[in-house]
Order: sequence, then structure tokens, then C-alpha cells
Amino acid sequence: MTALSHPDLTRNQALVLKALDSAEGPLGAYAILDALRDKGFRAPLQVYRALDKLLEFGLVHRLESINAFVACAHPECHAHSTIAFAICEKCGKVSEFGDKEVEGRLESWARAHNFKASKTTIEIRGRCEKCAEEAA
Amino acid sequence: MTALSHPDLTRNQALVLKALDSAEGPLGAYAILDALRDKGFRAPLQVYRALDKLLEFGLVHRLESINAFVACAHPECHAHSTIAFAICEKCGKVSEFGDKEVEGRLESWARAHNFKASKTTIEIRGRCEKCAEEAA
DNA sequence: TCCAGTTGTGTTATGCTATAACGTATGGCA
DNA sequence: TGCCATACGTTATAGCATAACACAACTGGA
Repeated sequence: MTALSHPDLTRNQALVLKALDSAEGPLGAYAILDALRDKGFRAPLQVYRALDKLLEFGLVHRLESINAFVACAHPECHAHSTIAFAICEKCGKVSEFGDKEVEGRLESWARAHNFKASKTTIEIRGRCEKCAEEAA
Repeated sequence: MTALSHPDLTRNQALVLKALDSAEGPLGAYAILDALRDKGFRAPLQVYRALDKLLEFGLVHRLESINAFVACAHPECHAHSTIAFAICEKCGKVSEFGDKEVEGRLESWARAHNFKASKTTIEIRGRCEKCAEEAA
């Protein structure tokens, strides 16, 4: 799906990124672990440590509301700006988008309250276009 | 802190709400459980079931990014609109605020993509004014 | 009145998510 | 060579959440 190249990924990091990248939707850490058992992965920490680095590099995002991870859709521009996610609760599809207006409003709230933001999470859960049509 | 009255809270629901309301900051489900052991609580499910109802009533919010719960700061107007949270990672203080502009932008993204939103999460983590001053 | 359906409850067991603490290996560099 | 930083592997454990079962209390009809 996306470019998998990054300067200095270790073997484990590359494997975890590849697993996420080739998945249909977000994966939990244990799902990643299972996907990589045949590559020699045995323990959750192997996954979590790789994820920590990939998150730091901006190649992976964590979806807080569902405790899962996705490969970044735009890994070239690893702008560390605020990103919003729309997560389909039926099919798992995740759309990633930025909105300068939203980002600006949240920043200005923070400034007004002397709140020093370190990480901002915006996640919309619901039904994607396709799944909404088939809704019950 | 806030009004604890609500039409039809059961004993367990009222106890959980009271525990959250009298806490300094957000509480995890197991912290609530521990706080209510002397009221007869023995199992996590007693807490989670009460929380489910309180969330449904809009009297409690779940903070997805830290797996914890807070009493709603404005329980009178249980407007189920989108709310943003600023969470201090040092002292745990949570500020709750709404922003129509932000809400509007996210809604319009959803409309444009035929995404049917069911729940929106906005959480800013960082340092509150007081804790930012003492920062390392 | 009695029955059925719904909601809340209590309990045990289990599953999923994440990290602590230890030791080892490897690569860069003075 | 010796040191340091980083990654790795393993075991154990902590923290968060739900499944499945049984029982009690209430409600609204037939």
C-alpha cells in the first residue's frame, strides 16, 4: 500500500510495519504478534518495542479508542501535526485526514488556558460509506 | 462537585457516580472498584455495568486515551454533542470543553465522505497550567 | 392472579492489552 | 580494547474488559 522504506528500520521494526501495511485495517498488538510468529516472534514485547519506534518515526499511528495500530497513510510527509481518524466499526477501514481549522481551534484553546499539549487524539467512530448502506 | 441527582439511578450506579464525582481526577475501573469495596463491591463487572449506564445517561465520560472515566462537568445539560478533553499527564486534571467550530468541521468531513459518525473522541494530553510551570 | 419479559445484580472464569525486570548481543567510537 | 547506547529475547506480571451463568426485583398484560 504505502512506501515501506525508511532509513534505519531494524528487522523487527520492518516486519511489524509490513504486517500493518499489508493488513486491511488496524491491528491489535497481539494480532501483529500472531501474524509474525512464523518470522520468529514469540513475545508481545517484541511487537510493542517495534511499535514504539515506528510511532516515534511517524510511520505508524495508534488508535486510542480501539487499542490498535495502523500504518500511516502518508509516510513520506511524516508531519507530526494533528491528524484525525475516521474508523468504521463494521469493516475496520480507517481514513486519515488533517484539518488546519480544527488544529488551530484546539491550539488556541490550549494557548488560552496555558495548557502545554504533547499529543492530540481525534477519532470518529461510525460506519463508512459502504457499510452505512448495508446498515440494519 | 456536581449535582448527583438523576431520575432513576440504581444503588450501584449512584455509588459509582459518587466515587467519580468526589475523585480528584479520572479513575480507572479497578480504582473505582477498590474505592467501593466497603460498599460491597466485589467484581469488575459491577463497576463496568454501572459505567455503561452512566455513559448512556451522559453523566460520565470515558477517556479513551488513558482508559479511565470522569464524572461529566456539566451534568445538567446532558447535551450529547461532541466534547473535547484536555488531560494533564502529571496531576490528572481534566478540563472539558466544547467547540462548535471543531464539531462543525468534523461533521462536514463526515458528510462529505458519507461517513455516519456514532461517537467522536477529542483528547489533548499534556501539562496543565500549574504543572507546566513546575516542568523539568 | 399469574405469567412473561425486562432490567439489575452477584459470581466465577477468562481474554485482551501492556509493561517490569532480567540478561544477552551487537555496533559505533574513543 | 573497553565503553556506551541500542536492540533483542524471555519470563513473569500488571492492568483493562467481557463471557457466561444464575438469581432477584419490577412491570405490564392476559
